[in-house]
Amino acid sequence: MARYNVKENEQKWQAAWDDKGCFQVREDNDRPKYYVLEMFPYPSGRIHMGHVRNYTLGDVVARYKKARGFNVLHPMGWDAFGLPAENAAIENKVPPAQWTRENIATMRRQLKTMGLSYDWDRELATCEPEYYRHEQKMFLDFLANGLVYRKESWVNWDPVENTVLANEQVIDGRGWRSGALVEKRQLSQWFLKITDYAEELLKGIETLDRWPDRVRLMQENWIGRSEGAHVRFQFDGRDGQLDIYTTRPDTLFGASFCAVAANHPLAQELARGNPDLADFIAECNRLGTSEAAIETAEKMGFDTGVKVLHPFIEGHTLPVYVANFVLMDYGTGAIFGCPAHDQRDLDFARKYGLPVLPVVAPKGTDATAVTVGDEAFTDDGLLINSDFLDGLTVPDAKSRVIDRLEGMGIGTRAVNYRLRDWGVSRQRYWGCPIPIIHCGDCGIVPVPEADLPVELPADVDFSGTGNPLARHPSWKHVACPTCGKPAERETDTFDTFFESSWYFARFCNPASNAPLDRAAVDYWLPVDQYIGGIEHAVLHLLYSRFFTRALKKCGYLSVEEPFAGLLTQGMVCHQTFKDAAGKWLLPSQVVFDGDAAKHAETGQPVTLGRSEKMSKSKKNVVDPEAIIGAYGADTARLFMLSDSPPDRDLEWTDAGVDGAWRYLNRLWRLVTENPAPLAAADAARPETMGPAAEEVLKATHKTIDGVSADLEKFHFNKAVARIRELTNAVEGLKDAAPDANWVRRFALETLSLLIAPMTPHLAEALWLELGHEDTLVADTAWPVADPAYLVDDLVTIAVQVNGKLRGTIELPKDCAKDAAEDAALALDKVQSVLEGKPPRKVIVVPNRIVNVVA
RNA sequence: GCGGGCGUGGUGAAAUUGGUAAACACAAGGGACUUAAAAUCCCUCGGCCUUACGGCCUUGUCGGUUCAAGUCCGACCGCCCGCACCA
Repeated sequence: MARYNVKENEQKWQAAWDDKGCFQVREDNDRPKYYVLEMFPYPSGRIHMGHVRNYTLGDVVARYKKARGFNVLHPMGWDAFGLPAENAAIENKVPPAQWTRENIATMRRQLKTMGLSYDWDRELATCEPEYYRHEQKMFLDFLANGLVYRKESWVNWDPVENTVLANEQVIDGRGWRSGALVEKRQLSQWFLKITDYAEELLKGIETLDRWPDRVRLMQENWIGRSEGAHVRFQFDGRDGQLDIYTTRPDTLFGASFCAVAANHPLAQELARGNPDLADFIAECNRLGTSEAAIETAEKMGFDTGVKVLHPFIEGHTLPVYVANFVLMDYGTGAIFGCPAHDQRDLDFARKYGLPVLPVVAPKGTDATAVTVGDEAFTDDGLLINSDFLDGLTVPDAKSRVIDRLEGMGIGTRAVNYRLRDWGVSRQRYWGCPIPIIHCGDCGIVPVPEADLPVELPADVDFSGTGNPLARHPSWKHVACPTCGKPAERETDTFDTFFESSWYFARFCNPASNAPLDRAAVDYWLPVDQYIGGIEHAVLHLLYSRFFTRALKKCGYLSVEEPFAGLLTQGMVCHQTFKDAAGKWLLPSQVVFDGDAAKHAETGQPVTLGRSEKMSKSKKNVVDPEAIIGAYGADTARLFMLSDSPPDRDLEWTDAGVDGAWRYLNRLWRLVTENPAPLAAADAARPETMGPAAEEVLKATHKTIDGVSADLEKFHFNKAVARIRELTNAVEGLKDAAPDANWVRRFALETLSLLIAPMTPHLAEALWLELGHEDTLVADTAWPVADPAYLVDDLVTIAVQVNGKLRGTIELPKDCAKDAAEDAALALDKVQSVLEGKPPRKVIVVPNRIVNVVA
């Protein structure tokens, strides 16, 4: 008997789905809609295993929901703008557009071999003017609706390349290509007012009940709502005040210094007359713009000599420092430090010899005995050393002190958010041009709608330094739309998060002339299930949530939340290998000889490293195309689903792939060369059923029920395990009697349908072998379990003595507690452990356990 | 540094959410079939003790709550992800 011919079958069934247009959809009000979306890929060159995992997960959901009768929208496209295309242009002299389009062609071809149920008619690429012209329009609408403004902000500047660097291009404070020390520079840039929606975005999280808790928590923390106060400290010996934000106004009596960010106006001003301070600020600015770099740097400060007056303590002054851990973007860029009750302040105070006065004592401790060691006390307690606040709890003291500050006119209650406005300007070529013209007379002028899209020029030169778009000889020169005088285009482009913040809405009708087809988005949105990597837990998802609200404000759509359900998948990992010289090796370059590994060609010994996320830099990658070529898409898909739950990391192993491959062949043989016969396709169910057949029949219904529940909850690995269990059960049913023959056919047909979302090609092949010549599994409804077969008459109950298992008893389901207790106590084992003494207590959990307490 | 997560046999994992730890697989070992190999099929498979019956131990570490803890609470250790210009 022929083995299952993977290549032939996969091509055949892909063509069959294509011919019948199985996955092309349109709005249909007679069926419930279901929009499943996987995060679209950046076209980096070739698909990697992370894509295979992501798109397999989405496809299982899409095919399952389709079988359940939903009208399923399942589209795919390309997140096509981004830095790698520019790097390729610099390194390989390929124009970004060409590089990107070639990559898309390759990756589309690769994706198509996976047998994914996409409606390819809806494919889009964000780098096409056909796409980005709409986002230029949206930006102008945001501008008109007060959601856009311009402000100065800091960037990483490479003085050799004359270019702005992304954080990932800054390595140890130097430019990745030039090696030059990176500087911070201020540029005037466009911002979207995401902070206007801080409260709404925070509240909205509560409605996202089908998002993972951890992602909701991360978003909540990212928005970072805090309640506190603005306090104005009067300068001592100079005019003006220092405005600070604090969440701990209750600790004001313990204040021992104030600190401002290096780029705070006060610091800038003082630095003009103080070269040492200017040096210190320059030093701070070398840290780069990333928060991680700033926060992990050693805490340092510079005493400016300026002092402020304590608001409550007559004649008491506090020194003002410039400190590298104060962030200009948070609050007012200035703080007061209370070392006893904030760890960073304490470290700072110890370093610079500042006083440390405890003002909160843990409840129940003697106020006079409180001392501060190396650890700041940050819990609730009672106020001490604090005049009119003494004896109050922390929350009461906060309230009281703010009342007092407000009464004195030097402070206000304030809610602050950690969330900052979204800077969308990028000094790059390969992005969507920002549709703005700068006119010497008229200032900032939006590009008139009739002139959209502002298209990127194709003839750009990447050989020089700086932004190629800005250097282009003619592109930026235009007449001002208002006055007609010579003016210049904005040469910045949008952050690529801009494109990915609305693509899900465009998929509803990607051919629409309008940015969004209102009827289509009203029908399809929100996305019912979004699937992608956890690395997008905050930024992409938060920007999309904001963008959706902004689009609503501008009248484009009616939903607020774009993604009703979210599934975040783990990474695909693989063992790492290094050769004798310490260079990384591809898994395909390594052969195993027992436990020892050696180089496939040179025979040199290979060092085995631990398993890590597949990455090009460590070469621990397996090419999906090679796997699909050798084993087929179904094997790769099944392996992706089998052993690990989707949100956990997945370890790619050859052995695991073999296992999936062997299972598919086993199932194929079970249908095509089972020595026991099958009933005819139209045979009626036999009246009487023997116990063996009955058993498998029950198992089949239980499997339908279990797999359905697992798929609903995305427990794909458990669904696979259940399917394998049923396969084992069918294999064990070897009689050639009418009842067994009938059950065998029923079980095999059920298996074909249940496995179809995971291995769709094999499922079609099995279905055909089982005699269904006129129907496709892709168009067949999901099987329904008969509830009559789901319950067992007998249950096995564990019997414990003092929590230790001593035996089991079989009892009728839902039997009386007394009966269970009696049966448990009747066990010899229980009696021998009890040694004839009566039990002190017996706990009976119906249908589950009896615990005898001796 | 801050925020989030994860940790169960040799390996990936399961455990109806507080109720029989290790389902389903992978690897390994043994056997059958075969001239041989591959493929396939069968058996064993957490640890220690025991000829056996069986007993004791076991979910990163330590402690706690409970009749009962992988699951809840506290402390600690290790690893991973994000930190606003990678996508």
